[in-house]
Amino acid sequence: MKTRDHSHPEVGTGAIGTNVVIFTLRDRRLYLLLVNRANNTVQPEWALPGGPLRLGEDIEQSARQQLEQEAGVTGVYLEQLYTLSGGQHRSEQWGITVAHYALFPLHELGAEQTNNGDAVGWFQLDQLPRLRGNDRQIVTMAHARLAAKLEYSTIALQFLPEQFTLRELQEVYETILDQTFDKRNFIKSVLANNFIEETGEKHRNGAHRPARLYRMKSPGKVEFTKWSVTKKVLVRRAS
Amino acid sequence: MKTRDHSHPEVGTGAIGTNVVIFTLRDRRLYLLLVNRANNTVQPEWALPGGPLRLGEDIEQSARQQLEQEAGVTGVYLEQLYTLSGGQHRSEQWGITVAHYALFPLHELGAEQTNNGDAVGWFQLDQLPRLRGNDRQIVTMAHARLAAKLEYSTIALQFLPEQFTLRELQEVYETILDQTFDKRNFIKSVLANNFIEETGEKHRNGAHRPARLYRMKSPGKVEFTKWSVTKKVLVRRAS
DNA sequence: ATTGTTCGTGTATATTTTACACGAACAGGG
DNA sequence: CCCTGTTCGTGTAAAATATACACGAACAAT
Repeated sequence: MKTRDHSHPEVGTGAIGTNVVIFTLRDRRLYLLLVNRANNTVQPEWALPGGPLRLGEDIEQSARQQLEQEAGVTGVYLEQLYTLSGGQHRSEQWGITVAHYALFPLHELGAEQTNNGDAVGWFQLDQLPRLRGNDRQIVTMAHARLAAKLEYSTIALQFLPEQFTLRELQEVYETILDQTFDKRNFIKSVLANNFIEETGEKHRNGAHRPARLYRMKSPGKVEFTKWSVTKKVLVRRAS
Repeated sequence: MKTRDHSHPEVGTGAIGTNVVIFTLRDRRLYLLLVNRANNTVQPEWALPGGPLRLGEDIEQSARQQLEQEAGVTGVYLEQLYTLSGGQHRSEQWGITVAHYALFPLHELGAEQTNNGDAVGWFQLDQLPRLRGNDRQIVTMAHARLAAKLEYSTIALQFLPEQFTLRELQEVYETILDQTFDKRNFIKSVLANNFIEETGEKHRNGAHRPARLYRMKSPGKVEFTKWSVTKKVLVRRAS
């Protein structure tokens, strides 16, 4: 075990790739994007969008490139999740994958095909097909991280357009956490954190009272909240 | 940009290494281990312990190996932190580093020399020398993560021996968060979370009343707490 | 027995969280 | 224009949690 190379003390050689769990929200359901990797086989093989990290390339850049190539999205929230090593797949060589997750705003439509011809599809989180390698594990981590961040950050707003109603915001929380909240308490909690404000406009929707529209005070930024928006969940998670 | 390799869709080729921020606590100060990488130079060059990830090797295994080689520690708490890419150093080639942090219990003594002859030393967190590459950034992340985890997990116990006093536990919190707490409230908070219990034994220390000894109910495990041990900090962090 | 030190404890107040129901505003249809 | 169906918007009281705060108890040394 004395084979360490001191001229380049921190580096070995191997195969590196990046991965992204792209979440979106539609009809009170959490969806994510999968790519069919089985090129010409009958049996589809679904996997997370991802690709190799080229020499000299920045990790986040690489992940963003895949976001654009496979889902046609740019400028969305992206966060590194975890790095896994191992045989990615039965027939594949060993390598490591830097997993990410991204939030795709629900108001933008998703492409059904990648830029390079792979078949892609949006799958409901709780109805995923069999995934390749440890992609399933990555999805679970991504969901857990996202759910945790709802508690103490403004990340939920990344799913919403510039103007949104409080109900829409509440639905983001309820969908991701798979839980319902009391409307009055939810609003109180959100407003207490003081990161959104009324726009003055209203949102007409149907044969009922229109909802007020709100906007983020610091658009684009994801900040920490002073108080947990969903304290109940914090406790439950720990039990 | 259509050069993606579909036979190995997730992997590129590059240089991979792992890194560990090894924390320990002594005299109410947070220390971490650094290695002098300047082999024969006059000018020391301090860096985090780390090394290459060999082909086929598991990431965590690699980090644990460095823990053992450079600090002689085994079986401690280790957690992956973040993966960074870029030129590790001026003269070095591009590569990626999977950064970790580890907690070294204060009661075990630290070696002053690695197994392979590098000079090593424990440095106080707030008195670090200039570090190589982005190691400084990694240290900052590690400290932030550790501090955050004190709030909602039992990670602090990883610094303590099997039996410990409540004051010792409180000092762990105070040192890492750089803050003091009211003794009575701290104890209430810790006991409410219900993850430690009295051993019945006492700890004689000097010419004063001896302190009761406690132990973890689930030794070795790091669990989520029901309530924040230090709620005040949660709020402050967000402001 | 006195001194110096750390240990161990309780209560009152403030803050935060939770539970809970009904009138208001609109569109559509008769 | 009135009625109906629907979602919007709001307040208060009780429970849980967090905070502030001080003094006698237990020991070792002298």
